[in-house]
Amino acid sequence: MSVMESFEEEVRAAVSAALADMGFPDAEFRTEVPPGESADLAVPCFQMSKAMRKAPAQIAEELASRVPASGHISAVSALNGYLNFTMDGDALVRGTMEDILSSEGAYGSVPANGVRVNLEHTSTNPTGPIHVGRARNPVIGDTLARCLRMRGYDVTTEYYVNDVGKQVVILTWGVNNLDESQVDMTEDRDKTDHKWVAYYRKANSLMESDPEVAEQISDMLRRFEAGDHSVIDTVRETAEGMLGGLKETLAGINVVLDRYTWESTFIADGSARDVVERLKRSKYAGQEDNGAWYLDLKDFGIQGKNTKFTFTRADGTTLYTTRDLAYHLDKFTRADRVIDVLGEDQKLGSKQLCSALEILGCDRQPEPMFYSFVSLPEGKMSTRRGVVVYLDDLIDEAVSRAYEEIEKRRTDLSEERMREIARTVGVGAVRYNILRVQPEKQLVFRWEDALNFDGNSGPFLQYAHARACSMLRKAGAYERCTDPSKLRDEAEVRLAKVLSGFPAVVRDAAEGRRIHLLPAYGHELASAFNQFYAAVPVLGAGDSRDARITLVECVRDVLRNVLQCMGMGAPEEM
RNA sequence: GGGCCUGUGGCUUAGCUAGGAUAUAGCGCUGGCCUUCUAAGCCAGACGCCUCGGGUUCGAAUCCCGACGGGCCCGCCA
Repeated sequence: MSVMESFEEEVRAAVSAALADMGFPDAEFRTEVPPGESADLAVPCFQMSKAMRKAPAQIAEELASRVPASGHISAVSALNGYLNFTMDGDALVRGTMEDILSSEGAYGSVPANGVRVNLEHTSTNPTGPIHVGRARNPVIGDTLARCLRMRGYDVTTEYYVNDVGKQVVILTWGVNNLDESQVDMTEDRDKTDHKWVAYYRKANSLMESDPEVAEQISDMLRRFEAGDHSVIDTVRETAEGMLGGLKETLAGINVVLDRYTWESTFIADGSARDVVERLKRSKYAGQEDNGAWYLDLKDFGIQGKNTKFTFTRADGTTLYTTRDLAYHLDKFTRADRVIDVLGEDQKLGSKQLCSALEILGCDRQPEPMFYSFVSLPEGKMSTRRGVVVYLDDLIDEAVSRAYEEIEKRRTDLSEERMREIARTVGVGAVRYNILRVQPEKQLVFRWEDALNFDGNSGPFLQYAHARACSMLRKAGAYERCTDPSKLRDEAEVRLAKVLSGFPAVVRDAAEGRRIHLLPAYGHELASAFNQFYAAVPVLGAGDSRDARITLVECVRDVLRNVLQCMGMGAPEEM
């Protein structure tokens, strides 16, 4: 348990005892971190006011008089209906530093809990490169996976590949029937996703203008549905080729998934068919005159005309959603908890999926996490229309921007080293920018925001880390020292407090799926460190030298962990 | 038409689940700081009818109702 957590426990115990003393042993209360520097922890006394028939301010006063300052509690006071606790500064500074040092780089992590989590994310259609509109998905998913792992979960990340359906058949037709001279190759990037999207666009437009092409594609689709392996395999190969490009992009932003599951497997192994048979037998099932099957979900909290959830076509073939059901049943055999990171357009579908799972007798539900799409100032992005900013282009732009910055301030580094740092910083800036905003808020993509390297940005955190590393390099020999009497400056105590908050941030980010807490915390830590850096000398500090260097070491460790949680590199110089 | 999400200084944003202490931070703006360890930094300052209107409450950015603006969805598509 961290110092802050044990302090909170101590406060809770003391308040419980005082409440029992006043004759209210069952009174409920919670703790919160008060604003400003007034105190370290507060208990609001408003909720208990009614039951106790006393004014909050009076309750706070009475409690304050009954809670002695002891252990880690150095001061107790009542103010405006709050009971305020101050933690013994020395204990906090020493305890936090010792926690960090003794965990040997794993500060913030907790031991394995044995819970298997399956986290599906990204899962974009393999018909074109990943664009910024959907780039939140891999970044959110990967970051959540990292947080959950720190919290002891056994996480498997998974990409569900759509190798079934019209879009991917159109792509396959294009790649196999058009040659380079026929397509509008605007991309010069040597990656399958960027090359093939030109074929996809051309195939789409030909399908609309040329009836013969439309017929060929329809024919392919029919053969696909009928189980013609020559078609199915070609489509799969095309999707695999496209996916290769997407994987490269993802690896470029430090996202590597553990597993790829192909939609077609649920047709091939008969499990989608199984789902159909089981659903048909449920009391919610019905059949249209033409033979299509559906579930009526009006008893499942689904409103209006969305209660009809169709699970077969008229000809009896399965639909995307049917296969997704088979997929989720499969996931539940492999994991205790299933998390899906989805675009907000999937909200209704996800709800229907949950209802259908319940009908199938599945006692668990996937936990969806939704994000809003990123749009351009001129509107929605579209691969087919070519109105897009590709993630690859954003990354390249960010990396070259970072390179310019390094070139400006460093003359001592090799070309190769500068490129390496630029990569780390550019990618970090992109990830940070996506993470700093709550997923459900809609976002308009603007280059000047995406390439911001100052203030609340990825490079700000990375810079603080590089600065800490640089100081430690120059420090030479020192003895670790956690003696609080050597760290009496306001900036030092403040910095230690911020450090002490990290475990709780990881906990809240992982358990509450509120990963935007990470960038906020990282910024707060980097900022506290920069203030400390400006306020006191470290290397030439005389008596406090060892203690301050040790504090810098702690900051470096925690910054590295925050960055790692967000999937950002921690450069040792920049 | 119905459903879900969202609206906080010029711009971006935290806080909203569990209503309470002077509403968080960044960009931009004004002014200062590189002979202490990386100025991608630090310090100081200006900038807020928390979209609007009602309601609940001792108290509302936060809860409820209703407008209005933005997003998404309502396929036998994926």
